[in-house]
Amino acid sequence: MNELKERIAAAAHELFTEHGPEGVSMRKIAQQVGVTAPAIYRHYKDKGELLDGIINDGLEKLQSRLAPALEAATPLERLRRMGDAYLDFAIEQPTFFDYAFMTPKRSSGSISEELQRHDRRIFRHAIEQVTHCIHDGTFGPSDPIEVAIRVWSTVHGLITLFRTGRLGLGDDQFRETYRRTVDQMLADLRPRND
Amino acid sequence: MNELKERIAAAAHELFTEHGPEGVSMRKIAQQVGVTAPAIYRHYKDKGELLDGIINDGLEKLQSRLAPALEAATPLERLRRMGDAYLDFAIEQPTFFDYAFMTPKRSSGSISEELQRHDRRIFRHAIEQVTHCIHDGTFGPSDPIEVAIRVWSTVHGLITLFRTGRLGLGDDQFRETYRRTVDQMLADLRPRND
DNA sequence: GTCTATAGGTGGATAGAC
DNA sequence: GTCTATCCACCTATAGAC
Repeated sequence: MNELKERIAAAAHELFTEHGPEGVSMRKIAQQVGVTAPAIYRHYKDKGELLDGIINDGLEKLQSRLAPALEAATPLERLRRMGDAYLDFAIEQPTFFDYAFMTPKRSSGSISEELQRHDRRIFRHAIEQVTHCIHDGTFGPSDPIEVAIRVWSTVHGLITLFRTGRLGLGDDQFRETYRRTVDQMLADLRPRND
Repeated sequence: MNELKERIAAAAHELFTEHGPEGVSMRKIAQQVGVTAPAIYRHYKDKGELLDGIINDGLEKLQSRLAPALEAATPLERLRRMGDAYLDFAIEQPTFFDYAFMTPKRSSGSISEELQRHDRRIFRHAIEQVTHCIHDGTFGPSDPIEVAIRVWSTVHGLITLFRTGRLGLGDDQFRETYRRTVDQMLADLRPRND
């Protein structure tokens, strides 16, 4: 019925994806849809409502990538797949990744609460899998939280170095580097003999 | 002689530090200095010249932190101190760190060449120290570049997770977590018996 | 439901008086 | 060297005609 509303959302999404949050303006959306700016206000209360929609879509996509990771057989495999999901998301939705996970918190609480909830849940899952890995002897005895932070930092660090262009690699080259680096890190968490 | 020019630079610096790059405008600088906006153009060609000054100052500060790290006795200690310097810089110049190291590269080459040069030099030093660590038996046999990427990712990942508020820690708490995590990672790079 | 017109705000930068 | 006045571009959002 209300196809204009959807076309507005799609245009907003496209502007966000291609030019970042600063690239989204009511005028540009309107121009892309083929109406004037005030017409948008018949369908959306204000700009914030449009941006909220974009954020929700992004979080849903991330969620849909992460969920299957937790179905894997072993805790180590679940951990690995979570990292893969995080990587896939960063490569498929780069602008959203940058905006959601690379934007400083700034004094005024700019980070959305929705996002924060998702974030804590991911971390909680990671700690859980690490705990299992320690108990079943896949990893050596350590503090699960500390190990989870280490795993998360490495994965997140790799991806942000890549996203800021500091590794000088293309998508495919980076995927290989990511794979090798994460596997080696996980291997080094095995119990030691000395 | 030209103290107004310095006061303009100082005001620009302060606005940048407190409100980020978006918070710097000719009008606000002028207001803070106590003149009108056009007066600034007698001292600076345009806004870009002002921002360049801020970037140069920041890179100089980072450089002054990193240089002493390379004077340490062992390659492992040099590596550790480089990480510490990076952390100190992120905590002391948070806005600059965010802008320089957490901003996505975007299609149009927005990352300054100066910055890129510094970056590559840091990475080159890291690879060098890692190579020494492998040769003198501090680390097990591995590809130096890969290990350097791992070390750098962990350090960078920890700091960016902290800077985006996702670890939920204050400066001092984070310093402890950082210390423990990095030390443990370096320890796990020792040669293995199995 | 969309339009025009407009209010009221941000910003960078220049011309010409003083 | 600084001022006022101004131009231009951009933005969000509303009022009221159609």
